[in-house]
Amino acid sequence: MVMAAFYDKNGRKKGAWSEDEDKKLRTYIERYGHYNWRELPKLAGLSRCGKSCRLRWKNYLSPNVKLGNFSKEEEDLIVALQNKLGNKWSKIAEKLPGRSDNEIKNHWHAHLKTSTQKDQAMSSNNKDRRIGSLKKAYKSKPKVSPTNKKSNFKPQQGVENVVVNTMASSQSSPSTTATSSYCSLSDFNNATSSSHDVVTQSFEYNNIMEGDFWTEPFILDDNSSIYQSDTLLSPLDLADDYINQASYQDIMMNGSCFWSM
DNA sequence: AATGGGGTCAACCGCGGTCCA
DNA sequence: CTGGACCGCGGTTGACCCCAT
Repeated sequence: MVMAAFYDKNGRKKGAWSEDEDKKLRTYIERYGHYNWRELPKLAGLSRCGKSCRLRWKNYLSPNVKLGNFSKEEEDLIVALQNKLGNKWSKIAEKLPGRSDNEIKNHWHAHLKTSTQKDQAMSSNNKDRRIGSLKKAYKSKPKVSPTNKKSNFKPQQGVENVVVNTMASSQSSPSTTATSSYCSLSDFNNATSSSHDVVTQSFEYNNIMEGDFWTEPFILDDNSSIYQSDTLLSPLDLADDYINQASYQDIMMNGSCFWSM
């Protein structure tokens, strides 16, 4: 599976690690630690470079490393975190105890990337369909009473507020929770690297859905995340959830929109 | 049985960040 | 401030595996 061991022009061994080398490295680190990777191979009696030793320890020999197949939960978490953080494998690895960044990266490219891309392609089609449905529903929607109208809309200066309904973002962002939560647009953008276009999209929809839009929460679910609902929920359907997380009145006062991930 | 092509994954490489003299 | 040493991260490579033909 891996390149055969060989010696480079400097006499340094490269390629696959032997059991004997593993044993030497493990024994040395367990006894003395790894305060200096550059010096370590010499002291441990290995013909490897420090980098190679570090990689071998970190990915395979460390007692913290969990080898074996990825569980469904781990895969789901990787997909969610990759959506949020991008290819920050070391950051993703922090959230999966026992898994190395290299292992996660390999698993992503080998197993998850293609299936995720397929999902996203389907999601895009579904989203277009749902936007069409929303516009249709909006056109046929009865007029709201004047008391509920836009007159209550007082946008905070310089801050658009977004209610994020996401489990995925709860993993790393203190400003979001496992259910709906209330955060500023900047928090939201900080929480998820892929969120920018999502937010931009939502505010494009704001323009389309002007007028009565602000009198009702606008829900758009996004299948690109593994945690989202696949159904388009009415504002009433979600009202109970909202009330638990933030004052409905407060949301309306601040001209918020709802985003279901 | 032979072969070729895609998938997998351990390991390498290069670059950027940090630390220290 | 600068430059060298070191470390860590992410992209890429390449040998082996597996399956279809």
